[in-house]
Amino acid sequence: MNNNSVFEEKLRSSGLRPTKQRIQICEILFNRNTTFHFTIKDLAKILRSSLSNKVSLATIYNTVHAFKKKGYLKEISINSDKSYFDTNVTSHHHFFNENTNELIDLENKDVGEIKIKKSLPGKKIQSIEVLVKVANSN
Amino acid sequence: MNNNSVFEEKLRSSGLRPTKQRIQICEILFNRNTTFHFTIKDLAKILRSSLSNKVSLATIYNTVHAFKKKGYLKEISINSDKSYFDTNVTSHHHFFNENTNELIDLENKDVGEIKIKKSLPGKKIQSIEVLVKVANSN
DNA sequence: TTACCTGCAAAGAGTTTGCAGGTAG
DNA sequence: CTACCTGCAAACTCTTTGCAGGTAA
Repeated sequence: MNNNSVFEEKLRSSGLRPTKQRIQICEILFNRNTTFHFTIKDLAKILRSSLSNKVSLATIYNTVHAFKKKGYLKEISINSDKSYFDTNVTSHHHFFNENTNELIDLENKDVGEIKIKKSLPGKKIQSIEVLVKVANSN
Repeated sequence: MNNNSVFEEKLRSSGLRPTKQRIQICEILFNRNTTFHFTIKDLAKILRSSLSNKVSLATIYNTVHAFKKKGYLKEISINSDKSYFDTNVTSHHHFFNENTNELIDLENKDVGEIKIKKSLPGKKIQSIEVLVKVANSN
């Protein structure tokens, strides 16, 4: 099966032209089995080290933001110094490894039900996300 | 009671010289009853609008980082485009108002016990924090 | 052909750093 | 006097923007 045509279709169906830069980025982000957490810098590095033509930073930013807008990526706030993106766009929880700065998804079944016993008048809860910071135990 | 001498003592006891800039910043941050959430920019604005001498940006950064290092402030990650700081340094939960970008503390009693049913080998949990995003319900 | 996309460079925003002069102890 | 602190400006990093040339449909 040709993944490129899958990505082409995906792009086309959301009104984005399937250019070779975007397909190349799709391959990196979505051609994998597990969730991928990355910064723009990470993605740029991978693109730079690939054999094909280089993609400019501006295009990487454009594409990542376009994908976020279309709901293909989610932005997460862990470190305030950089934007992290996540290919898992569902509302979910994370482990954050303080030793390696690595982010690991927690499945919803791994976290017990969370009761919020306070509400704000006129406000509705949009999402509840838990961040569990871990570090080496020794 | 003179707060300045309290702050002087606080600074002195943690090895920081009680300069007038630091005391001025202490007054803004700690001379209040409720938790204060702020960015460097917010703090700079308040300092700029005060009647006393101006404090340079570099000193604000220095001081905030010194206070964070000493455990008087906590850095929180909500927006990745700016650093937010919190005068509540305990591990606690937040509401985030998506309409106003405002952050509101949740007391620990307002959140039911959180069960993490998965563990990472060799890792110990350092903290568990919940972020509840809310928006206008109408 | 037309609208959209890319890539470069410049500009912006937030933050950090080097260093000369100033201040606390 | 000495070590530490402040303030300025320059530098740095991440991100956005303007625009000319290129490409998809």
